[in-house]
Amino acid sequence: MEQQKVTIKDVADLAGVSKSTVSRYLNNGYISAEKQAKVRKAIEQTGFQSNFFAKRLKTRESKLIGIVLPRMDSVTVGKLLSGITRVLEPEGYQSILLVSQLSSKKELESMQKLQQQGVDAILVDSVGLTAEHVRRAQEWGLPILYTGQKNAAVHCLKIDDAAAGHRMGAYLRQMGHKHAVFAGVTESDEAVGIERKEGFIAGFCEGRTDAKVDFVETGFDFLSAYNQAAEIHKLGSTVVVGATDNISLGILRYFHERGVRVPEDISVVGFGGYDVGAVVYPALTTVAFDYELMGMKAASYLLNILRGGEAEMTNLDMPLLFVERESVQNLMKKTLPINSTSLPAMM
Amino acid sequence: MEQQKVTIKDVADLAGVSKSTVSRYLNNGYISAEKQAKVRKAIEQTGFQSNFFAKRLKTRESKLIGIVLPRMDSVTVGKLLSGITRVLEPEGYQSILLVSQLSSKKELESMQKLQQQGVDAILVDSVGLTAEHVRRAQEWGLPILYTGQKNAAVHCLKIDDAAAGHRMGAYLRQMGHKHAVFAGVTESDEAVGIERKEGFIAGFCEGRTDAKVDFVETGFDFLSAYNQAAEIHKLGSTVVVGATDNISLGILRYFHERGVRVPEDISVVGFGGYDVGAVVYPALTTVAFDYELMGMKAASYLLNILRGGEAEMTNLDMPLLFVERESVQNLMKKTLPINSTSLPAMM
DNA sequence: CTGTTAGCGCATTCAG
DNA sequence: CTGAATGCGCTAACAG
Repeated sequence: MEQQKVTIKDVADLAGVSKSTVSRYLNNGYISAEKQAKVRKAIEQTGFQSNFFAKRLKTRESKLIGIVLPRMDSVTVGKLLSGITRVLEPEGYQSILLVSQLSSKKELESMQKLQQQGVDAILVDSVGLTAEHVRRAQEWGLPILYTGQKNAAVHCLKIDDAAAGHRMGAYLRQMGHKHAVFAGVTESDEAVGIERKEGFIAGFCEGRTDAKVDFVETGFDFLSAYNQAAEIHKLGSTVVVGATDNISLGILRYFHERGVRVPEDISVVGFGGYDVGAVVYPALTTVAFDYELMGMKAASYLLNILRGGEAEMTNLDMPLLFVERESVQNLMKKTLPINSTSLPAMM
Repeated sequence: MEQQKVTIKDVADLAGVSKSTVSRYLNNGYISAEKQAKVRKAIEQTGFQSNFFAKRLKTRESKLIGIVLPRMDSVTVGKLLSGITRVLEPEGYQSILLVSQLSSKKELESMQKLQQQGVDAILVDSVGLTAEHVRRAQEWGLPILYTGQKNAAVHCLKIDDAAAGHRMGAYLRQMGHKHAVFAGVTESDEAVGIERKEGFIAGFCEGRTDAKVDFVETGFDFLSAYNQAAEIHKLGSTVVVGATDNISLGILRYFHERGVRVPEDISVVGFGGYDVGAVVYPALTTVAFDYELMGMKAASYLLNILRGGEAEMTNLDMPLLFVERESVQNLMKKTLPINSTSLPAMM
């Protein structure tokens, strides 16, 4: 139980120099080659490790980035974290994680804790930006970046849900579909619940009046989607659009059980580009988001400010990737030439 | 940019008391109701927040738990973290995360960083326990718990892979299968690559000599499993056992493409109990592990030691849950009465 | 109950 | 280049 016994003073004594000299050695200060060797040796012998807290108390830098996540056990969050870590780690920064449990209130509380804790910056994968979120971004003296939701008053990094929805809508329109059911989540999630849906409707109906989109609300998980599937099916559309791939997967399962063939009898599409979408049958046509890239961009942004750079986001548009697979039937007489498998979407 | 300007002294001055009184107020020390009110007011007015580092420098406690994970973007890791957070958070502890990228060496490096950083305890979801891991657990003055792998010399928390394998083997034996292909991962992963497989073979062959198990190596992902599927199929077994559900999913996809019916033509099972296993068709029969529970247990263990409790693990056996779904055919003449859907496995 | 007095371990002036 | 001195902000004896 002898954790942090040896201090900079012990090293100094052993090396026969002053504490300041050791400190200089540690921080690239000027020091003669001779003493340098002595100090190095003393450090090795004692196994000295500088005290993190004492150091931070002086330097006012923690090398810690606070991250607030809505939940831990989700594929998207995992990818996001993966991206963040990838750029933060090489720079000597570490992340400290807090979970908001999809609550905007807990989100704020977590930010408070992190700030008090002295993190150098905060990244929040938000479920809803309030006035308080904005206030903090402005008043607190540290860089804050929000992802997942958008608000003009603060710095955000977000998938362009409207564009994603629009793209999918346009695709289905080109495939000759006229009646879709959008299986989506609550509108309290502005990004997924509203933007994505509205975008879809716009893209789907664009330039015609004979298109129709019905809406059925589900949760984010397989099961709640599965449970709504009967109602969705009753609507008699030619395609059902899951607001997330998980929703689509639940619906696919239902159709399978009922002997409804996809895409022969009905088409199904999703959003997200989860890996599993490729192994189910039929493989799911979807708009894929690169959450890992998003994590990397977010971390880079923060790092840039921390280095004294300006807070401007040069390119915070997240690219979309349309992934055409097997779950959509082409209703047009003559098959349109569609660029196959996956085409980068520039919006 | 006025982050941490107000100190305990400012509060003291404003309230007309001494710094110690304020400190006592903050730490549940005795203080008169009168001054208590004054201090509270002063704190509100100034918006005082105690300096994390100064506090920790004194108390020698960080309230930080270091966590080393093999990767971030995996379902199991997500669940694990979810469980850890659930018990740590209410106790005022926070987690700081490092990623080992499946490298035992990086694992050690990460532990080093965390220790130097002054975390109160370390949790490592290890990919392989070396002598150095053992040494640290003994010599470092802080609680260390390893999960994912086992070593008698240190405290570990692990799924009983041998038991899980055995259980699956026994089940398939009872279902009348005599020839299985085990699609597994490299043996460098002792837990999954060896224990799980050996356990399966033992359970499958138990009490008979006409059973046969072939082995084909794959990676952990859908694709590598999918790529090995042809070879696996050629072996002509009645059942293929994926070392993880992901592997099984990749194989299921291959069979679907080839028109091989599951379970009519061949049975497929997995390990893990991932949610998606329930929505694919046929739904995958599997042995489920409760990683979230594992995370909770791990955190509780650490917390217990931190509170001065002894380092004994009262119950660190992780329960197994056998999930019988649709992907296995019963080859016996008369259908055996099997306790349906899912039965808790006491091993 | 409360104020005074000491440091925690380190980085950083400031004189040498 | 180097050592002595100072204090970061806070808690913990210590005497009132």
